Amino acid sequence: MSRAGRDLLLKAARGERAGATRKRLLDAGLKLISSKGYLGATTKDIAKKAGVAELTLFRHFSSKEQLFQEIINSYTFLPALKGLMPEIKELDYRDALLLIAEKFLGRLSERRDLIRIMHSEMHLYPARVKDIYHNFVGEVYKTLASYFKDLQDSGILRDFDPEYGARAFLGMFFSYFTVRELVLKERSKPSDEQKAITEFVDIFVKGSAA
Amino acid sequence: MSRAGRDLLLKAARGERAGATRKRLLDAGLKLISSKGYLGATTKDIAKKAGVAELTLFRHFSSKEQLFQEIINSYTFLPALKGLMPEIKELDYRDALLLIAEKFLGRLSERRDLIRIMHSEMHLYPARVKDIYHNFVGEVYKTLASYFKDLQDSGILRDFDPEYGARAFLGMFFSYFTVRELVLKERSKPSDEQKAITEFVDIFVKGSAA
DNA sequence: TGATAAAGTAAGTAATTACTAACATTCAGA
DNA sequence: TCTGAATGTTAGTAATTACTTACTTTATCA
Repeated sequence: MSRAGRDLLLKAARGERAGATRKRLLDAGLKLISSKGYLGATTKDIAKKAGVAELTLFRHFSSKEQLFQEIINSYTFLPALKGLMPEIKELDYRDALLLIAEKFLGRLSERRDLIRIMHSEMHLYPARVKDIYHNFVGEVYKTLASYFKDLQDSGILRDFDPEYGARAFLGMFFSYFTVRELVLKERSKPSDEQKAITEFVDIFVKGSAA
Repeated sequence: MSRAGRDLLLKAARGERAGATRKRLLDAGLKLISSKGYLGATTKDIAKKAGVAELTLFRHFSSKEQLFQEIINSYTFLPALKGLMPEIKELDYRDALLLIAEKFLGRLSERRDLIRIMHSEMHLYPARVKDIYHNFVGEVYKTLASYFKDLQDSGILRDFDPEYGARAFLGMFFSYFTVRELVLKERSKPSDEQKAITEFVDIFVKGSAA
């Protein structure tokens, strides 16, 4: 093993503690900002929740705002619907939409903290809010519109604007999630969510079929 | 004119200036809290925007929180969809839904500040957020579900859960409004909104008809 | 003009917050 | 054990915020 190689390994080992601390700060920041808002979540509380001294927070991030930016950067990316398309194309139309709805709601749930931040911080950080939105919904929406277009080209769906159709479809579930999860804060039973999925999908399927 | 009568008139005249000041404070509070959030909107800024001294704000409201509560109380109530039902019942199903969608989006627009507050303050004031939601959407949702039930009973609509149907329908437009207006902050052209209305309504009509 | 309600100016209080400085301690690896 | 990175404790700074006090001015009406 070369000397340069050993130095690299040494650095990596030394950096692990700092990396774990940084991760804890990002997690704690996400949780508290999502539950109290950016202004309501103090650096003192975030540090406490992360189990570190407040000064350590400022050793890792030059400011509260930079912590916030890193939180958004770290948690926004999500696996793409695109990767699911091969599987979806094997299903009949109704089953495909059931799967898409289920996956979409699942993704929203996984990232409920970020969705909450998206809603609460639109006045303070409009640009970041747009980023969150586009990272989440923008790609799904485009992929879905493209899927509708394909099905229209093969005569399975009637003629409607695929982009507006995608917007309507995702909007039903996005609204369902937002109202249930963020506004009313009711953890719905799986059976309620399942019913919403089938009812909404059935309306959409019948409304879009050729 | 009796002495008691004259005293009442005198009081009314004297109170008019205070009433106007109070109204200006409520208006300014609504605007600033909706654009900066509750914590981000300072009493100093609100008073300034209302054109009064900060002390005057505290003469009218015992605290910032009480001002906020009065803002919610003052602006939440809206004319009911119920009052439109006679007119809606005279229309055929598609036209009725077009009208409902249009009115619903119009109402959301009229109260965009309050909807924005509903989204941004859910962590600080969950109970008030629920109030806003129920005052806005709750009544519309119930009236619409009832309308669907009636149409099912007379065989015009197929068998689906009317409450979930109402949720899906309103959800499409609620989501459309939220994303356009609050997240992306794009003032859409009337033609874009009109297209969304017709596309969404058509999907729903075809998906719910018998 | 006098009386009173409503509002203004100026100054201040107490608490909080993001952030910093100085010194000390802990942890990990050789 | 030594070294250096990472972190902790203590204390503090400067600014901000909701709210208050004291005195003054303005507006309205009879």
